[in-house]
Amino acid sequence: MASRLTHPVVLDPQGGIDPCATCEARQLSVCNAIADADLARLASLAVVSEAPAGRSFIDEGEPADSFFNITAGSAKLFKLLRDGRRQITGFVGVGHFLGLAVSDTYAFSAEAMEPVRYCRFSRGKLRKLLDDFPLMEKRLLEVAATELVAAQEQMLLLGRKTARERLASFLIARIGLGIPGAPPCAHQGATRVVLPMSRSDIADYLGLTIETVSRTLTRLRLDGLVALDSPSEVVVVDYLALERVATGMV
Amino acid sequence: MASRLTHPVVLDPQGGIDPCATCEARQLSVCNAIADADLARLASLAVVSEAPAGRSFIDEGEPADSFFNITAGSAKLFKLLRDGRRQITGFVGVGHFLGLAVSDTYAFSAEAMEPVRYCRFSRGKLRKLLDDFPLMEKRLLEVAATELVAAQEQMLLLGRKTARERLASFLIARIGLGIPGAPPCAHQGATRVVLPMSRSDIADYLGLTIETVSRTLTRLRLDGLVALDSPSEVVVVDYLALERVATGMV
DNA sequence: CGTGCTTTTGAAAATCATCAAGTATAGTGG
DNA sequence: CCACTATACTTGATGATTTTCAAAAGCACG
Repeated sequence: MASRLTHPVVLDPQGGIDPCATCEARQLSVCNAIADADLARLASLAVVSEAPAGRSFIDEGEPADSFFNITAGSAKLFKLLRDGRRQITGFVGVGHFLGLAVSDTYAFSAEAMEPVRYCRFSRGKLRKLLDDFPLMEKRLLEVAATELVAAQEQMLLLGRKTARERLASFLIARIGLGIPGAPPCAHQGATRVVLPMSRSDIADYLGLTIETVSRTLTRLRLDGLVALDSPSEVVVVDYLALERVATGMV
Repeated sequence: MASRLTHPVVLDPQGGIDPCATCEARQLSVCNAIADADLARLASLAVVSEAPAGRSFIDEGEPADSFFNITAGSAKLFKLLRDGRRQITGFVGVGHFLGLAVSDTYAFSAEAMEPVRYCRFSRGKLRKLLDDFPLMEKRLLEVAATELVAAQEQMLLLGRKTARERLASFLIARIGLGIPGAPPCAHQGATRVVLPMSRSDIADYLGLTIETVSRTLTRLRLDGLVALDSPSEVVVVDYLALERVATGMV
């Protein structure tokens, strides 16, 4: 459930002249479409805020007046039904851009998993910025297109895969984004996958219950496909077999 | 299953000087971002083709060298698992833009439901066009953002809703896009919903089986929420009750 | 008026959810 | 440092929704 504590803290603009120039998230985000010379203008639009773990900083249904760009930490995105059923639509990290929608209310909620820092842009101002920097708009389109593909893949998972296949797909995907830039084929040996989210989060992401997630992981372990060092550390023992399960080739 | 007949027929460029100027789909598509004066250039890039009902004109996994814009008819988009399980990710009609993805292969297949006519743009050429017409890029971003929101809604449906709730949501959504522009609140009386797709398509869209779709529609009928004139014509009798079911407020 | 298809309906089976209890783990305070 | 508590995770038994298997009913078409 979304926690409704106080509002996130707005940080003082960093003392430095141009925070965007030194932003570690820049190379991972759409902000890398802005040339160095223009970073000051970008920085002037951004309001840096942060939210502690467990705090929600976007609430589904609220007026959507801002875009967000995550510069530190990670968060989960989700939608709720009235009786509390939750569907997590994604886990996002540094560089992720949020709030891309035409609607005047947010279509999802976002809650920090670890402490999150983010830049907040007012919709109107960012729109004007995009008019001047078509390269950034191009990057946003790329990002949106990539997410659309991921969303379709998740629909296939939620609509047609078994619990076992969902867990296998989830673990494979986690390997894929382990170290961005690392070759996704270097899995001859055992690969360690860290799961920073709870079983409850995994369940709500995969459309299952926590019990089914737990049982299914146990079965994957008994079948020799993975090993469980701790609840949050899975070692993929047989990558190819796991991949076969994930794609329904069992 | 995807039908693999011969290739779609490429039509002769229409005799008229500027087919885009007279295109009925223009106002419904991203092409309305191009000014009249520039339509000739747009038209020079488009290759008009068509596919008869049942023919697939995009195949998941094939090299993605083109974008598509549907100018007549309708199609279903889907992804397949190796054993034939299918997830339909959307039904698309006139004005819909397809192929927005960074990947070098298509992430989904598209199959005509009724005879489809579409404009095909080579990726490279359209990319150059977008450089010159940022307004069109803006429209594409809007479209992508809107689809992303719809995809998240569908994830909620597939991951967390019951069969009854899925059917109710589906019917409500169908009303919403009945006549684009019509007020979505004018449902005091009974509203007729036409389902141009088969039970099998509905099932694969909602992550169910055809039997469950059929049974669930029957139950909605017995409960007085809808009436079934024919398999493809549903009359929504109690819109508010159906909406309550759709949002999990049973 | 068959023939082939889609849809509906029925009975049995299976997967996954729910309910319930037990085990591990981390954090807290004595 | 050790118990104690709270929380998360795992495991077990039962149950419900949905799937699967099967057959009948409805429709279009030749």
